[in-house]
Amino acid sequence: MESINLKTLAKQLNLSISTVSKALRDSHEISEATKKRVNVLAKKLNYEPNPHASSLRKQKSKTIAVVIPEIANNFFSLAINGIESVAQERDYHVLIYLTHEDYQKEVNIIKHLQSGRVGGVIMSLSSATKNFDHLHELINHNIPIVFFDRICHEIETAKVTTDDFQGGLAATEHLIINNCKNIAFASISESLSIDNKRMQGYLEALNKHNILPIKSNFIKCTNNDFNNYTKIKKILSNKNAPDAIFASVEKLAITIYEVCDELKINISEQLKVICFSNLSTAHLMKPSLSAIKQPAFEMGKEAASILFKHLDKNRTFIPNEHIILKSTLVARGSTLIK
Amino acid sequence: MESINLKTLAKQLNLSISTVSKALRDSHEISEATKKRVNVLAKKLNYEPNPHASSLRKQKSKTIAVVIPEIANNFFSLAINGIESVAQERDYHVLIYLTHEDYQKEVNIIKHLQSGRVGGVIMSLSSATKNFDHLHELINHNIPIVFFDRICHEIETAKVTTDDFQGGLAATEHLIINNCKNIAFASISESLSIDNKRMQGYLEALNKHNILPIKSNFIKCTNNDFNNYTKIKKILSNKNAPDAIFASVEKLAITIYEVCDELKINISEQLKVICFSNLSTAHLMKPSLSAIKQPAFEMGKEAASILFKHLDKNRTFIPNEHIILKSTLVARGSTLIK
DNA sequence: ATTATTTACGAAAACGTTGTAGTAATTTTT
DNA sequence: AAAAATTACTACAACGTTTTCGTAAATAAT
Repeated sequence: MESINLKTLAKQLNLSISTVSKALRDSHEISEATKKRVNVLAKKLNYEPNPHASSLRKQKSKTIAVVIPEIANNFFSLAINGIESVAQERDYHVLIYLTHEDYQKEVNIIKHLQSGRVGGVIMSLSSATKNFDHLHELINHNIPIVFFDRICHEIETAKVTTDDFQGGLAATEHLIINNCKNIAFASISESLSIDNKRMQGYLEALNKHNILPIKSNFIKCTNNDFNNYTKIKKILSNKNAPDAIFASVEKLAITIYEVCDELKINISEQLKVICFSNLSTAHLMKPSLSAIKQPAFEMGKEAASILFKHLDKNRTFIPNEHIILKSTLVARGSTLIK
Repeated sequence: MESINLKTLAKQLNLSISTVSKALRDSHEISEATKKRVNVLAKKLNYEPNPHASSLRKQKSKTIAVVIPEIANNFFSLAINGIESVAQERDYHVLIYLTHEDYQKEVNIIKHLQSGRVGGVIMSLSSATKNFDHLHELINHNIPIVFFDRICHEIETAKVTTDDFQGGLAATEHLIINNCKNIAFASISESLSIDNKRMQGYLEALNKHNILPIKSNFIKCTNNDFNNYTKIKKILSNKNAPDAIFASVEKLAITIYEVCDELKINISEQLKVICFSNLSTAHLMKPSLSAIKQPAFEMGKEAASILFKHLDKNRTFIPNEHIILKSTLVARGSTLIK
């Protein structure tokens, strides 16, 4: 009921509060004998230091914020898994904030974090974010940000991504090699780093194989599933519909599958599909989905490790650094001719 | 850089710290004129109150912990989505902790939370948890817990689940109606509330249709995917293999699909499969997966709403209450005869 | 005109921790 | 044997809020 704190311990041990505090923190000022006494009682009474008092006094907290667009998404939940795994190991705590791809929500969340609630932030940009003032301001408040996947080039800090250009290139070349002549590229935003890099890879592949990019083959989707569905349906109903789509993100591939279901389009025979994805059921789909698989868990781990390393050393500024992890192309039924 | 606090505001306005504090909290003790002055400056300087100081002084924080077994799981990530949505609305903050189905990790996490870091906890039990002392102790520290899905009957508080018994009954009856004679039940634990309830539904369905349960039809899986795979493979290789499996959780269904892939077992013709699942690709699988779909997002929302309601009113004890939401059976290819 | 009440503010004490500065007692150095 | 250094502790001030208690001045009631 009544929480037990340093005062309680001190009273029971006939010691001062400072002595108890120092004993618990294994200070050299305290004799081994008293340290033992203190630790024994602390364990016995299940003492847990008050994190608010500690954070207030030390002006920093062992807590970070993870700010991401959504969580019901295999990539992001795996990344959180990675972040949490190193947080648990290092005794850090993880706050989750979702922007739902909404710029204003992202701004509000970041603004709140100026309060000093967290020591640092790991984030992936919302697809709607084009202005980065809120992020600069946060950094001016000495709260470092590490980006992963959807990064912000404009801000000097650490960034963790996969080789998106290479992935886009590989995916597109894979389609070309499998005889596709009219390959479309579907993206969810025009500003996101991942969309741009993957598109550059797509363009490079076309260029390498002397294929001229066609304007109508850039399928500009948004965050609205329904609109994406109708847009894709319209495109696939067309007489000169593409014979392959390289989708920048998983959800678009799912929509494509759904459209093909409705239009009775045979994926792989009439239309090949590949996308960046971490779907755990990609190999069980009909047809199994070819994908560029990102090391999402490792990306989270890496981003968290970098952040914690700096926080532990009280380094509030993180110099530019770009960690690029490898993603792997897994060719499956959706891009192969039977 | 230098964070702005009440003292800064007070100095610039020639007011006392208390006055500024009260003005910001819209106290009746302060004149409208000064309130306006204070608020204008606060907004201008982007003042964000220090949450640690506030939490320390008020002895409570607008933060909750979500303790779940894993996050790379559609059900749990949807539930978090629901929790976060009402947290954002109510200005609460959400800490995430993963137990990875490990009892000791769960104990450690809960023990830490006695520190008062959070005002309350929303949780789903680890499959390895059979002793609840740590939970009782947390509640003795006046930190309320609301359970969802994998609940603890032994503790008096609010619990949010779906109608697991009904779901198990419906799933099993669905298989019986589709001509299955030898239905197995696959679970991941022997202690989890969900496994028990769903099994009771399974048994009730068998009983209702005068089918005697067979011991070999209880497939007791664990958290180890590889072991589950070999166990299921062995069972399905048997001469009197079941003609249907009702899996308690999604991951088991995926393993079943994989085994059938290897053994060239035609799902739906030779073996019907149904499970509790929130897979977003269930309808795109081969064959499409019949599932009991839980309202995961709503469950999260409901659990969070109950907790926040009590926290807002400083009610640290939550009386027994069992909210049961409806899940829906979606019949698809894996249980239908072509 | 005196007393009572209200209005609008300020002083100061918490909340539980950490860290600096101080101090007796003991030990080491000269 | 005196001076210096070390050991093992304690007192106390901070961190930024919130809140209780005062208190002058203005207003209202007698």
